[in-house]
Amino acid sequence: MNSTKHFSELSPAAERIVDVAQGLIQRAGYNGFSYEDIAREVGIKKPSIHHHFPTKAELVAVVTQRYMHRFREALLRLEGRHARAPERLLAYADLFEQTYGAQRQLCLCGMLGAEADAIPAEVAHEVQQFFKANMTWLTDVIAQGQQQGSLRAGVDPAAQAQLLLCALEGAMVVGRAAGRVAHQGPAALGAALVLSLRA
Amino acid sequence: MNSTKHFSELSPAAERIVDVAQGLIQRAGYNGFSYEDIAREVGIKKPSIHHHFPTKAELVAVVTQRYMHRFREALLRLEGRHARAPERLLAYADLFEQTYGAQRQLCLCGMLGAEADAIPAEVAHEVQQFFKANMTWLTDVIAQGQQQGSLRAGVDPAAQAQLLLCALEGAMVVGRAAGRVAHQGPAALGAALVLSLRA
DNA sequence: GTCTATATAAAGATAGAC
DNA sequence: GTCTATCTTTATATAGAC
Repeated sequence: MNSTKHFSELSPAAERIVDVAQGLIQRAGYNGFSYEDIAREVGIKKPSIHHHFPTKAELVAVVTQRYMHRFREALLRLEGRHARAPERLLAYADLFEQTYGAQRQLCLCGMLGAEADAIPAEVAHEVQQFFKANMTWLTDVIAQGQQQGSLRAGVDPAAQAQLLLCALEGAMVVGRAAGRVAHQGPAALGAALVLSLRA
Repeated sequence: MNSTKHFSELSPAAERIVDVAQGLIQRAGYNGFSYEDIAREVGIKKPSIHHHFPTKAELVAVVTQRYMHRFREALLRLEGRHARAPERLLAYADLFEQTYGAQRQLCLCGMLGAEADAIPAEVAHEVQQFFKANMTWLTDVIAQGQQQGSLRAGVDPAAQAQLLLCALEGAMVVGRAAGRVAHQGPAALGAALVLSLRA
């Protein structure tokens, strides 16, 4: 059923295509870029892209799968570096800052989530998994922080997880929409929230 | 310079077109719908739409201007109904809930903000004004609430305004992306935030 | 793996009749 | 104000040579 190729088996050329496609989606959305845009940026012709990824839906599915995989890797690295919940949450917010900071890019899944009604169902499903994974991870970290006493108890971990996730995703959307207007990035916004959660 | 027609001068047919276009943008984004989609939903043909709005950029500019105008009206009504800051903020969050609740639609400007790099500059500028207006209004309400003692002092009003705005915009993006997964709507999320702001 | 050439359909837009 | 017909460009995709 799932005949799309795995991101771990990409040839160098295919990887370049996935790299460029990811950036284009984060800046313009699924319906905001074409194979021609990728071709121009990679320096090859359109049919060469179809050779690696027959359809756009397949290409974007691979982009999304790789994005989620890398995100999970980042969460693991972060857990290795920080033991306590407050630091983990700050490092989590910093992941969004890194994504946004580069070129005011959106989270890939934030962009695709906004477009959910206008993208292939297979892609929308991947996006759903991304947010589910985020909610699970955040809820667990917050719950553990409360048990260990580093975070204030008495607030629903799931509700706080959702608040943090939504605020970070929203910060990227609002930030790029607001243009030059003064704005805190996701990291600063996350830091303020984490501060209010501390014991 | 600004030759786009004003939304107050729309014929009934033009208004229908603007109505339908707004919904399509909120569900699929600027690059996710076409004149053909509008035509189908309104029950007329493509060229009739071009008669009212020669270009897509012009049409969406009018949609956005009307959206912002209605939003300002809603803020005024809300100020007339609620005197204190906490209630005003809750009513503000409820505006987002109403938008989202209908068909899990995004805020028009949230969607266009995400697509900022892939839409006409004139539209992007309107969207920027929307967020600027929101930040100004929220910051003022929060500052007044602190002065009047209904909101806890000591927190930066602008930072709290941004947090609330980002959380509400993000809640719509994440909510629709997460699909059926359990989620609080914007109103519940806003209520939790306002609670933490209370004196 | 990459190319040229080509097919097919859709999108944005215009001309001109009614 | 709405229509049919048409134009132009772009997007997605395929065929087949190198």
